[in-house]
Amino acid sequence: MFPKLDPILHSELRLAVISLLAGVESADFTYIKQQTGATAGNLSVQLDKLSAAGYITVEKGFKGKMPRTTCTLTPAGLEAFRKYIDALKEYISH
Amino acid sequence: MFPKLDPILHSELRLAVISLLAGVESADFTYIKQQTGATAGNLSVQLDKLSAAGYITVEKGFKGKMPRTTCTLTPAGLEAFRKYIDALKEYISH
DNA sequence: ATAAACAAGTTTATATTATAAACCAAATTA
DNA sequence: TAATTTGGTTTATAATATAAACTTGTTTAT
Repeated sequence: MFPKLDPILHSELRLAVISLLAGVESADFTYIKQQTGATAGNLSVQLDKLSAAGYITVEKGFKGKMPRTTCTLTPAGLEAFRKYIDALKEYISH
Repeated sequence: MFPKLDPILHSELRLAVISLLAGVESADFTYIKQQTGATAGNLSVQLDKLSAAGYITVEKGFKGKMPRTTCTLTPAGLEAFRKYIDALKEYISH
C-alpha cells in the first residue's frame, strides 16, 4: 500500500539537487548551492552521497584558475527520481 | 525555488499515517500498524510526534477489556498535509 | 488455578542522517 | 603584502528513525 521511499532521494537537499539536475545538462557546485540555498558543507556531503549511489557524476576541473565542480545526473539517477515520484504519489493521492 | 518541506511530514512513516488518516474518520493503532507495516515501537514514537505537532489527536480507551488507541487527523494536520503536497510538487515537477 | 502465549503498546538504546561549524588552499583585491 | 573572497572538504554535533527490550494486562491451554 505504501511503497518504500528511496532513502537516498527522501532528503530535502538531495531531492532538490536531483530535481535541479533533471532539468539541465549539468550544473556546478556554486550554482546548485545558490539555487538550493544549502550551506557548502551540507551540499558537499550530499553530493558525495548522490555520487556514491551512482545517481550523479561529479567532475572536478578548473575554470581558468579557480576550481570548479560539475555535477551531472546519470541515467540511474533519473530512473530513481522517476520511481521516487511514482512511490510518492501512493502517499499523497489517497 | 525549493520551498522548505515540513519536517514533521517529511518522514516515510509519519507521511503514511497522515495519508491514511486523511481518507478515514479515524483509525486505531493496530489498523495503522497493519496498513503501514511499521513496528509498534516506531509507530508509537511517530504518533507522539504527530500528536505533539497538533496534526492528529490520540485517544486512549478500551474495546471490551483490551486497550485501544484511536487516532484522528486534525484540521491543522490536514492543512499541513495539503501544504506539504504543494511544496513537494515544486520539487518533482521541474 | 496456574503457566504459557498473545495483544497493545511504551520506553530505551542504537544506528543513521542532516546540519553546521571549523578548517584549508588558492586566487583576487585593497 | 595583508586581507578578503572563492570553492570547497572535514569533522563535530544535533536530530531522526528504527529496532530491541520491556510493561501491563488478557486470553487460552493444562
